[in-house]
Amino acid sequence: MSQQQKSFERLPVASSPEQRFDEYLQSRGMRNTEQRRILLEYVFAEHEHFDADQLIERLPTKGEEGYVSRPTVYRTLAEFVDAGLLKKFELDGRSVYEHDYGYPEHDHLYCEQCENLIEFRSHELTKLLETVASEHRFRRSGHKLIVKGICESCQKSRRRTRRRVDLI
Amino acid sequence: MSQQQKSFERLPVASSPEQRFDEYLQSRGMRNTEQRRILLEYVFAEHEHFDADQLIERLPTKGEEGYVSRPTVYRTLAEFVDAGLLKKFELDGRSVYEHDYGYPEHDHLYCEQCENLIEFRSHELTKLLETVASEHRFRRSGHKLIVKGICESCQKSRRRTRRRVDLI
DNA sequence: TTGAATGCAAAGGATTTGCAGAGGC
DNA sequence: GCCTCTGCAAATCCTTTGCATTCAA
Repeated sequence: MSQQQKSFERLPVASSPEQRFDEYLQSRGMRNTEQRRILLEYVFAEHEHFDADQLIERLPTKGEEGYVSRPTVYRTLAEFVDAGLLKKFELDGRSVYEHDYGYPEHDHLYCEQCENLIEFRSHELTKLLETVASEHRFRRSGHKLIVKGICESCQKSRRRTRRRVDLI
Repeated sequence: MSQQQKSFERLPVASSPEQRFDEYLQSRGMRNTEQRRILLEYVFAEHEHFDADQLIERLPTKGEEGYVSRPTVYRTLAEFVDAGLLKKFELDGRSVYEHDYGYPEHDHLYCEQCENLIEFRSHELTKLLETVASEHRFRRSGHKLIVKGICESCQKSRRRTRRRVDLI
């Protein structure tokens, strides 16, 4: 599943994901295990959105060198989120992860045809949400926004079997 | 679970949810069953966000007059969404429903402490998303936005057991 | 009458958990 | 050596499905 997305510049960050995760582990008395190192490597090998299954597909299978069990994958992804390395959101009922550490804030366009996520950034959106929150005396900690529709290339390509689309 | 939300005026609509659903059923050769009538009544009895379980809790239980089975509840909620009566979105991995027909478009603030949803409307947001979409030549069909944080009343009340909160 | 809808039971998919053994520190 | 972490298996949660029966039109 290829990703159609702009390449974003990295933010200047003090340290690598590895370093940051080490600090996280240290500060909590957690251990730097083989499995955590493997997962960190695979997760940061490419800048893509992925779910647990997609990650597991890329990992060595049982019996091979570097195998990590499914429960450990789930547990470790949660740790990465907790450590601020990954961001997690829901899409069609499953959990999707993306890089957080070192990448600027952004939101997504989601093509309901090809199911690709397209990143975009909008400073105006941030300002707008700040305004809305303050009007409600709401202390904002973050947001999740997905704009659904059909991407440019799917509009161009011939309309295939029309998929049933949510009425919104 | 009480809802803290502004009362929104209803949009001027041509017909009641019942009438609209009848038309929907007619147009598809579907039948107006006892169960569908019961569910429509319960769903539109109050303007609240709810999930399948919360709805089922309010319904008569097995053996009582007016009981509707769980599979039928799920099937019928999907029909309501399809008919444009309800809108569906995901929150913490489960499906949440809210009135759509007769209510203006809006988005939500979600309090991570009391777990209430607070509605807000922003025309500027709509305009902004139109702009973003057109910049990407994206044909927008809708969006899902949830702003997370702490609501006014939870900020005032004494901080209880600090819940673990997503880093965003 | 006749096909659509219901309820039951059971399956499904994603994610989580209890626990005994393995392994960082 | 202690205590965390892992893998296994099984459980959990939410939702969907197959099928025989019921029922609206």
